[in-house]
Amino acid sequence: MEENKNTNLEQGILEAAERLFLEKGFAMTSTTEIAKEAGCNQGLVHYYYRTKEKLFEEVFSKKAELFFSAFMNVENEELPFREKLRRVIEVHFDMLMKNPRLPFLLINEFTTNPGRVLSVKEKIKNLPESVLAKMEKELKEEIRCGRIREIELVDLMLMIISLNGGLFIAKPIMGAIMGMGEEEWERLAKRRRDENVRIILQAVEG
Amino acid sequence: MEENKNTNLEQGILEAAERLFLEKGFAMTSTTEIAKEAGCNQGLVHYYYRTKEKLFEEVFSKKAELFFSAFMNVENEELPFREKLRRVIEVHFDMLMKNPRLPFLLINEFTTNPGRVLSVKEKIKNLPESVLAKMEKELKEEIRCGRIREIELVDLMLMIISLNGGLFIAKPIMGAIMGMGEEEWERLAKRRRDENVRIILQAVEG
DNA sequence: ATTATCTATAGATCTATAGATAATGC
DNA sequence: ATTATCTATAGATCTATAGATAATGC
Repeated sequence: MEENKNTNLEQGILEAAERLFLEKGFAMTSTTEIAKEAGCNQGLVHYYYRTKEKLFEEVFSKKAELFFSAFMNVENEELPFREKLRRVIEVHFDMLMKNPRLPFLLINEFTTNPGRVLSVKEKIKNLPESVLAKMEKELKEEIRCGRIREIELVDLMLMIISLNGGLFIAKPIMGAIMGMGEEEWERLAKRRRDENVRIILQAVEG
Repeated sequence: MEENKNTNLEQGILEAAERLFLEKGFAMTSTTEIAKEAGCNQGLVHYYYRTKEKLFEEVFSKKAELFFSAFMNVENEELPFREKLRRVIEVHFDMLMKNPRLPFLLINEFTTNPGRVLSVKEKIKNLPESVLAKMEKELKEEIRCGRIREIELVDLMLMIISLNGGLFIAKPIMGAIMGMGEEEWERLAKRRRDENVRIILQAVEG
């Protein structure tokens, strides 16, 4: 309990920050607000994390890693290419369902402050290095054997991320413009999970 | 020249605001910055547009309309469904090529401030009302005749927007994570234009 | 003693407006 | 006279820190 109490607020601030950064992005979230959400005074936010930037980076790098985790996790499973591809899409989609604001956070911060991102790159170097290389190799092999059509890895990943991410990114837009409600969106999401798999599998076929 | 001089700064401020809002979004752009970019003092921004919000809305509603214009423009052309669909995708894509920051602006503002968006809805009501209904009717007819598979209009539009928009949205991310440069991105974009058409046409087939 | 928490505040913005001055249209 | 432009500033943040006080670990 003491140990708990010790890390209590430090952790609480981190979690409050996570919620708010995901909701509104870096620029529109103030440390005052984070403190209020965490139930402490504003000074404490800086006591534990020194600057808003440092606090943000702690949240952000975890989230960025999470976004790409689907690709890394499935890559280690032993499955035929087509099944592996299906799994990647599904795992990625399910992760987004649990973290629906994640695409927004990534887009917002990579777009408005690419500089802040450089430090994050270090933490997700696993992806670019080992995993991407392995995926590329597998993809090339499939193409060589004529089991799928000629396609670049970056094109494939972009398709997955665009189709999966688009659903979550467009949610507020569809809500505002077409007046789409939560229930209707849920039904749409349910359809899209299978459809995205289908579309991508179809798209890599000869 | 006088007339020009008259609207000169008013227009100049609007254009400066447009550039900056597209670059950094509403929250991260200050009226001081807009004034500097427009080459006048900060007071003038408020003289012409009263509040930052009003100035933003002027920019935003134009841009939101532009984003959906592809759907409206092509809808009026007389073409068989499949050709019309191809045209929509291509016209939408080409518009994004000319306005690469547009998807970011829409996402950012619809997500962080859905309230501000309500006033915009008025201005793009053309889409929801006449055009969407017409598209829906055509789509239903194609399905009824068995020329394409069963699909909802919203699914189709989401696919188009996700695939086309994703390329532009992911640009800074790919730049930061994979170190993708401008030239490489251009080549990718060239491929994606045709691929997106192909994928979507394939996806609506039986 | 050390660490956690709070209060108070300096210094940097930033938005919006008031009031002065210059330019333009009758 | 009216409209455009500038300067100056009030008032509201917001971040980061300093210094006081309370809690905890020896």
